[in-house]
Amino acid sequence: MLEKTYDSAAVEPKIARKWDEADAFRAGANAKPDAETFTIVIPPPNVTGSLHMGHALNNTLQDILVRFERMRGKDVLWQPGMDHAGIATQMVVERKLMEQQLPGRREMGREAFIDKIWEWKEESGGLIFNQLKRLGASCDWSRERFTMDEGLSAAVLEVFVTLYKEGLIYKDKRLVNWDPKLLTAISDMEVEQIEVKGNLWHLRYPLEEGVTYQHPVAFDEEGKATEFETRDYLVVATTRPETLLGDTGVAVNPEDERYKSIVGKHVILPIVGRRIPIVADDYADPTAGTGAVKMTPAHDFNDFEVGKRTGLRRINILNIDATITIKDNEDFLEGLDDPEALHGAWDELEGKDRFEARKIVVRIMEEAGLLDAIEPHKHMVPHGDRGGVPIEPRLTEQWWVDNKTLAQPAIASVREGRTKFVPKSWENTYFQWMENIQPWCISRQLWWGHQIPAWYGPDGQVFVEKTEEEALQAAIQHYLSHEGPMKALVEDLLENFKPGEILTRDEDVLETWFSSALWPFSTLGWPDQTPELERYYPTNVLVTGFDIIPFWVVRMMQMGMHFMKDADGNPVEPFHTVYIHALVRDKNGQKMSKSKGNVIDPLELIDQYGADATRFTLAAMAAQGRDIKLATSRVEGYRNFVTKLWNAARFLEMNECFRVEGFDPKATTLPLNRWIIGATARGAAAVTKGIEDFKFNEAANAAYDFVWGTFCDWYVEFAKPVFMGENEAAKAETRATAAWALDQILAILHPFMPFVTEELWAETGKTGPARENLLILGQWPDLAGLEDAKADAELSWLIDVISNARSVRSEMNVPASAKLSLVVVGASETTLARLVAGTSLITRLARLEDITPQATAPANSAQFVVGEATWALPLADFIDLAVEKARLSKEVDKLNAEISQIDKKLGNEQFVAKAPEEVIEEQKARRQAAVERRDHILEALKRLS
RNA sequence: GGGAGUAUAGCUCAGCGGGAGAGCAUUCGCUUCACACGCGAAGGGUCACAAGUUCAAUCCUUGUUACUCCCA
Repeated sequence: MLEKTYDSAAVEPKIARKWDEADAFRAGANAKPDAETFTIVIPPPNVTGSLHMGHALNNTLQDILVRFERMRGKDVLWQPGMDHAGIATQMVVERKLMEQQLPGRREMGREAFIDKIWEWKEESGGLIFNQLKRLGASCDWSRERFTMDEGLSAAVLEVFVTLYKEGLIYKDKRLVNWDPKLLTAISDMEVEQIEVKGNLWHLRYPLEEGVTYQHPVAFDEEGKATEFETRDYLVVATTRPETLLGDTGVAVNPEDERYKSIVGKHVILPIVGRRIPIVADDYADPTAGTGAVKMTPAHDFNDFEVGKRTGLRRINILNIDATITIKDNEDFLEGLDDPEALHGAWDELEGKDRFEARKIVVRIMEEAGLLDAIEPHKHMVPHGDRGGVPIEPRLTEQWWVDNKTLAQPAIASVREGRTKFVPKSWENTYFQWMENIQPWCISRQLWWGHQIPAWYGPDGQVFVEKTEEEALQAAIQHYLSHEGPMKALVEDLLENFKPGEILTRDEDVLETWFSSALWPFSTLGWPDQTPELERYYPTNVLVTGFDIIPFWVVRMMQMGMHFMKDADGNPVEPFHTVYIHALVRDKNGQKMSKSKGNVIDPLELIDQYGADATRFTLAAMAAQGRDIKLATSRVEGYRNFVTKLWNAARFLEMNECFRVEGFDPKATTLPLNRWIIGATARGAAAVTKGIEDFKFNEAANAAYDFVWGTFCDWYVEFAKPVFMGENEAAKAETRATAAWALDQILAILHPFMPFVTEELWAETGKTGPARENLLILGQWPDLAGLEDAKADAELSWLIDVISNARSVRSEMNVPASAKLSLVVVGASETTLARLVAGTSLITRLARLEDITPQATAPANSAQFVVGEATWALPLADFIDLAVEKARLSKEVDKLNAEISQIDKKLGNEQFVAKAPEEVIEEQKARRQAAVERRDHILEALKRLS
């Protein structure tokens, strides 16, 4: 006997163990012979990660697809794995060392630190997998991969070396986003623009000796200058005054009348004393600030470009940690004549943090009378998304991927429909991103990650090979074949060769996304040509959030199409469908974040409501193209659904609805059973279509409506009198049908609610023929051809009569306990025939005494119309004539409104001429039905007065 | 500044060129022999605003307003 309520906390671990013991998640489990494959690679969570709502949604949707296809008999692989998460992991372990007051990473050195990270990974990494298992994710855990494991590292080496030799990876000195906290370059995508309240400081830059210009100070109504003053200085506006130290020019717009006369002249840079030119460039916006912009080409992306166009010097004035370096900075000192007078200021600034230096620069300028104005200013400041501090553009040598070249096949694939986004609107975003793609900076000044396979010779010559051995061979060959001092040096070194003497390895590692870009094929064994690679690549669908389209999706497409080729050498996409799901927000539509305190922890939901309710909620709310605003009341509602299902099964169990060997739904005879069988088929088809179309909400709602609204609310109620009756044949058929229908229900709900359905599958398996398999390895219902229109019509008539009778009772305030007689007037043969079998059901569900056909309705009756017949409830004791009249009149009004609306349409010649025939017919039919119904009610009304 | 999206019941959201829907919430009634995490019933919407296309617009087009997101 089943318990009264379902105890998810007790059942879930038990079911998880069963799946595990049956090896049910293994690739190919339940596959039919010659089955097609269905492959999904999991978006690898960070090794440092823990489950949040986004993961819960992402993995629920994948698991629904995977369980669905597994039940359909496909050869399913859901490939799990984790990402080594370079910066994040390094930060976690560094923090841990600090907490334990152990030596920092620099003290312990690279090798020891990396060992520490591996240690940490073994102990506390991958927590998220246990959490995913609690959610029910049926990944093939035996195939778990890690972006730093041996095989994936081999894939990284192969890709890096190949792309380098093809010229698609190169080293370049450019401005990069530099994180002064983490001391590494980061990619554009890791930069977050955050609005900051700052100031716009207006600074005076004196023009060099003898130079002046006329600056407008008053204007007429049309904005024309009417008065000028003679100035021997320029005013520039800046949000970062400390960068003044690295200024090498001032830019004005070539069309700007104010400054035309001084283009090509010079200013003397305050504090520094450098003579720097005034240049003309379109970048300067005459309407912004003062129209004159200070240029710091080594510390600003725009200035860098302007500087390139106008030939300005680049002077770096910041250390890697964004402290000021000028005193021993050759770059800075070059070109300065006699700076002694300024040494005081330099001493003060040297070594100061950039924000400290900002204050000092402002103070010095103010003291010198060169601070014109301070204007409060809100602006966007780029921040590193990991370190959380403002980034500094910094001129460094880094490794780059030629993204533009790799993007072309990936763009074509989407254009030509070989890769589809669902919903399609994301394709726009994709194109927008791909067509403006920038070179991708892949080197990071970190220790945790794939170290770049590049070695440098004594003269800095670079050798990129998969191993040091190969690099050394390449180096020797290179040096010995070129005459010159290097040849002698290398020959000499080779005499007493010690490793490391000729070559030194590049210290940098690759950014995390580089290895995840290879995920769809590296996890299958590439670069080895494994059977898995052959069988499961390309994958079928990628399920992910839109926020990582540029980080991950496009890069997988680029790499996949570059490295994976079919027999004819054509690129093979890593997947053909990209399903982009929503962001999970809180119930007010706010992004969940720790700082706002509005985070809903999926594990707490699972604890409180169960994994099934949590999953079902996410699926039911996953409408395409819309964010999910999650309220726990919804989860509670679906928890109730789980209980409802449980109790329906419990009811069937109590009534001995056991499965029958060889039950054939087509052979049933009772309309009740033929109807529920057809309805089950429709329900299953709707769920199937929903999942196939990635409309998870439609699938979930179809299942919910059918199970609760049809099976529980009507079928089970109809079955009760049968179970309590004397007709043994009817009882047997209904029991068998009910058991069959529950089996189908468990199957169609399984992808959404795997635990409770698996548990009920086991419980219901205790009677009747033995189950062949766990439900996870069961069969997806394919029930086409089981519908019976006659049974459907009969049952919907029954439901109609009962609903109407209930409604009238309720509206007339008839006490629930009162049992009434129902009179049917004007009943056709069909109705009378239906009543033979239906009377017991109607009386039971509408709480009636009996039903009798009569020629006329009794006086003081409440009446309703179903089909051709009028039904009357004699309510002598309860009826309030006025209330009943009002109720019927209201319905007449409604029908009249509908009729006149249709008449208006049908009276319109244009409509009759142009509308399709079936639309006109439909309107006529609707009018007919409304008129008949109205007339019946009018008659009923007449009888009342 | 550029781009995208959204606007439908109190809330959260489906839907759709031809009859306005669900869940939750609300109200009323119910110890109806699975389930109160339940059963039955009810109320509630100018489908943001304006114009256009159409025989017909909540739906298509354009504009406006508001909100959200992405990029700069």
